[in-house]
Amino acid sequence: MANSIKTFVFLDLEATGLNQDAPRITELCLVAVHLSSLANPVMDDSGKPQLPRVLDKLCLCVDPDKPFTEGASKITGLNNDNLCTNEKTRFDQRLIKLLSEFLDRQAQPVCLVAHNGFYYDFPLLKTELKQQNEDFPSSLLCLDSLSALRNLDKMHNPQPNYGRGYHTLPQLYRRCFDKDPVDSHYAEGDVLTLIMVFLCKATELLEMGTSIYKRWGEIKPMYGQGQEEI
DNA sequence: TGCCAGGCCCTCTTTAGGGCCTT
Repeated sequence: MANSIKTFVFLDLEATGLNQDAPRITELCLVAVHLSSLANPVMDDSGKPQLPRVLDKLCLCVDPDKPFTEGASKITGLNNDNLCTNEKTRFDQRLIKLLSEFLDRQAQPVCLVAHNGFYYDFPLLKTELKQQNEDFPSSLLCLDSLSALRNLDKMHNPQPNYGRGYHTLPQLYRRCFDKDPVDSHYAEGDVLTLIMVFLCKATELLEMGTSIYKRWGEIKPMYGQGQEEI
């Protein structure tokens, strides 16, 4: 399936909380990279892949219309006050049109990529779309880099002994590049970190079988009507 | 009222339980 994908759109969401908080999106960033840039990355002097020069980027802050959890506000630096002061608008039809047109203008077919995407980013994004009575095409491909990289590690080491945080995005980046990622918990920062980790493992990731992909139609909303917190 | 995900993986397992990972 990866051979037929033309564009990988790396995605990260910041939100008011985690799954159990019935969160709302507060920031989102999508960065589209063509397959050719992932399959043939430019290397620096130390032999490490460089961020592709040709990419499309869409980063937006969103008024969540819901209070942040203390933890979410602390780690993202976003809160109801600074989003309101900066007059950010809600996740609405105009935002969905922006997202759809961003995806449509990429070489098709497109695959969304997010870290823990199957259980956080994709379900939350689907919830926001459904709340506006919208959705992406069910044929849109999705890839969870956490799941794929865990599978990759398991192939290399069938008897792993991973400590806490072994597959977090910052730890993956540190093992690839021997330095800390920048701008963690900024949506754009985390997306660029994810792209670099993906580039580090691109050859193997692109050769993995079709089982690591899902269709957007298989993604279930994180929560739905009647399930929001009261 | 209080709590709330979830598929996968590991181990002090398999008649089960808990951590991971995302904000």
